[in-house]
Amino acid sequence: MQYKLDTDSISSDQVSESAIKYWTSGELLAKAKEIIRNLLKKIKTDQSNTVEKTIIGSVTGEGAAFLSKISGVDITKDYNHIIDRNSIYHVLDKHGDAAAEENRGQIAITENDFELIPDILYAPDDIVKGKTTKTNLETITYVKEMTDGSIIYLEEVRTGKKELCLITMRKMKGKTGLESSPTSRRAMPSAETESFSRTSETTPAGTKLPKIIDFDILAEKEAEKINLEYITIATTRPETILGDTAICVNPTDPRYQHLKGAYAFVPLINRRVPIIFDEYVEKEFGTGALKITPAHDINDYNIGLKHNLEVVDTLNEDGTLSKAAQLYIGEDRFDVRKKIVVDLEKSGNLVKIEDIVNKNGFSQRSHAVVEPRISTQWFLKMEKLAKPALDAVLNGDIKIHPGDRFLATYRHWLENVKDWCISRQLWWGQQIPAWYAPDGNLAVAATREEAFEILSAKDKSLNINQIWQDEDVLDTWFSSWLWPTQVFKGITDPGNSDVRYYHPGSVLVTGQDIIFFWVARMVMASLEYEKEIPFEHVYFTGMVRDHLGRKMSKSLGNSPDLLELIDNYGADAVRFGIMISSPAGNDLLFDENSLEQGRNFNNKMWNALKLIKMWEARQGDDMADSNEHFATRWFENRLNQAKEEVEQMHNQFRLSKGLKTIYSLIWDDFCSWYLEWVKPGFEQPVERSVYQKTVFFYGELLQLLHPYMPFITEEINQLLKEQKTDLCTKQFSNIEDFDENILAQGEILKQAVTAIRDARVKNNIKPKEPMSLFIQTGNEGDYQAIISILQKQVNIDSTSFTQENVDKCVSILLGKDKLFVKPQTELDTTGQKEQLEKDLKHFENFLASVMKKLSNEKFVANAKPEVVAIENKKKADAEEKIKLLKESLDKL
RNA sequence: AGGAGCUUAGCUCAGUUGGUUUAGAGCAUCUGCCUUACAAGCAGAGGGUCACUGGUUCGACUCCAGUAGCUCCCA
Repeated sequence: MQYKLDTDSISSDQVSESAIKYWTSGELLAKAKEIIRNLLKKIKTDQSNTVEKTIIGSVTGEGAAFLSKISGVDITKDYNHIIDRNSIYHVLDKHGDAAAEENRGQIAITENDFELIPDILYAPDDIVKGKTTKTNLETITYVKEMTDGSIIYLEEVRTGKKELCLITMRKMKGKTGLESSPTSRRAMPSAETESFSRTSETTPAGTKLPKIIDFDILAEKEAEKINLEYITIATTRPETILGDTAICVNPTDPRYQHLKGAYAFVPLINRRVPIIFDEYVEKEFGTGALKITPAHDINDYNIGLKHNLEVVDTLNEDGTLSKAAQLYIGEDRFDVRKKIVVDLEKSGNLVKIEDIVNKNGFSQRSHAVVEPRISTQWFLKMEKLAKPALDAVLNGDIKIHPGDRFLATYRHWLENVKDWCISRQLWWGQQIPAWYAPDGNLAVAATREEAFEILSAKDKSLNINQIWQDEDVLDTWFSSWLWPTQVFKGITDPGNSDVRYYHPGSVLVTGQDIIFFWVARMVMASLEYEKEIPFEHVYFTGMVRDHLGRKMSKSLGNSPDLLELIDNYGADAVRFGIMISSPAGNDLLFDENSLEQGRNFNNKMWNALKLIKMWEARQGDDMADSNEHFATRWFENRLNQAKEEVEQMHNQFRLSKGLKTIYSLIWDDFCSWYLEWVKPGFEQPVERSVYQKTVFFYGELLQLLHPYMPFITEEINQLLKEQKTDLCTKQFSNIEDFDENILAQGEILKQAVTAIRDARVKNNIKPKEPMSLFIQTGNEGDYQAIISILQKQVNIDSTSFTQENVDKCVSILLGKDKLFVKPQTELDTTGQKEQLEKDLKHFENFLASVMKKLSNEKFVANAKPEVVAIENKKKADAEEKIKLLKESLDKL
């Protein structure tokens, strides 16, 4: 630590106001800022990630947010090289693979760098939650004991927005404690624990390599009290031997067969403990012998129950050793961990020390190491509840989307369901309605009075003031699972009209991360209390992550500000951006590019409206057989086709695909093609029927899009023409059949337009220069239908059909048809030749691949006849095209 | 330790029973256009041995197994 502390103010063990010195904007803060800025600068510029630069610590999410705040640089956003726990974990594992680091945009930080970051940010020893004040600020105090014995306090004030800001840094001397250990591993909400590889020595950062300590235990055979033996076990937490009540070996392990019925003495305290045999122990792992500490490991606890072992709790809640430990009473667990090694060596029980890496649970908030302790918790038996909930999904009553993707997860969890621990050691929430009497009796009841009634029946002398309620609160999910039912009072007022009307619902939309916590349990609750499923479909949305793939989190500060995004892009564009890039169930890496796409789409739709409104006052009489009639017929069919596609996608809950289809329908088919086809010439009138159909089409498109982009569609729909209903209440119209023939003609038209435009570009023919068109085809009818639109679109002044090849033309291959376009000016053939040769090459390669298949006798013999027919058709088509291309080349 | 999933163009992702005119879109890049709704646009172009290895098959991006990397869940 670099901070020099004012030792004068360190006076007594008592925390007193006078001992507090405020550093609001003093040297300490200035120094910290400087250090952090230098570090960030170094991280940003340093490109050399070498093996020597090994990580030794981490910055927490809160620390990162703090660093951002204090340095004025958003390190979670502006830096490619992020210091976060993942990168450190990665480096620890990979031991500094420079290339891999570079790929991931991460960088290793040296030990020296890390010492510069205030320790308090890294691992406070204690965390004290302060009061909530009038202004609704929650104060959290971090405590860190420095090497010189002084203590640093860091106060964090969280506003309603959970914004982190530093108001004071002050130091004082006083009583400090470790993170109070959770009373049981099971009781610790897993969401608040994080575990990651770190050294087995769980002392704070800066210590050296981990150790594994083996020691001997004196063994004594009950039968023959003569032979003295030792049994060796390995442990990473040697101080817990004081709580050992057995040694366990595998019953089939030949090494220990002779120890049946034997006892051993725990070193230092000489507690006599049995040697038990249980298959839980893996023979291959360690020495094959395992010390059993029921009070401090849930697995050991279960073995203890099985073998009737004593439970010796050697830890106090503050992490110091209790009287039951017999030795080192009142000393800190980490200090004892070191001391006991020395003492074991002195007593001759230490065999060797090895380095290993193991995993520890860490409290998310304080980063103190979680020490498992055994305590009483409330559990809900799940077995009977799980079966119906599993069946409901397996037999299809409840359908999970997307597909079977999460079905496997759901199934696996329910098939291996464990009893639900509903106790939480938190200071908020609904207190567990269980009451205890001094004699150990217990009652579950709604109120103290009811509980007293039950308890006093057993003990007449009991006074109501003598009973107390369980201090723990219920898991928050314990109320959530009742949601589908109890939100309509289905449990407290069974069968009431609301619950009968609203239960079951149709679709649950939620995230896949709470598939067990909530979804499965809601199914259980509804089946239990309502005897029916709570909903028919479950749709899992993707999880929004940042551009580095990290979860959005308040503490990391990587969540985008939605209101700001809406200001910048518009609400519909934000909706569009999220939905277009979130295929069902897949994670979505948030990227503002997709919002931009949404904004552009909005703009496109406004412009389409502008164009149509320009026509409103320019309507003219219908002409007998104008080209526009093909356009309206075509779009009507295309619209029905697309509506059908969209409906299918919605039925399958493929929302992003549905949106993509509509997007392309509006932008490409409607704006790029249809509107261009019906667009009248400069200052020309538009036919009345065409105008009306166009307005109708646009209205239909807006309605299709409305669920995705509700605001702009409603707005444009109202501006388009006077409406009797709003889109949000309007029912979708029926989907009509569509004519494949007209759609196919539309495709020919699109392709012809594209090909002729392309020919102009490739041959340097100006768009304004009119050309003549000659068509060589077996289907003149298809072209008759589209010819006038085609002429207008690509500036053709005359069209004729021909059987021959035409000279001085650009020839275009369109399917099996051939188009010849003739410019007025002399044609430069070099570009055309290049293109033809390229095409020829392509088709020759294609033909070769087809021939390879067809010349394979096994293919012809085994493949389905229709598949062979397709290949034959491909062959014929390719040969035809090659022939035509060669002809064209010869002409040049 | 176990479970689930992912890996396709520079980026984000489509690709529905194995054969669909030798893999598609948006963004980004490059080229040409201020063409009378739209430069937040229009017309084009380049870019992929579908993570790797093996297997099944006449045929694999697609099915199976293994490997590697990544992610999540539960310990």
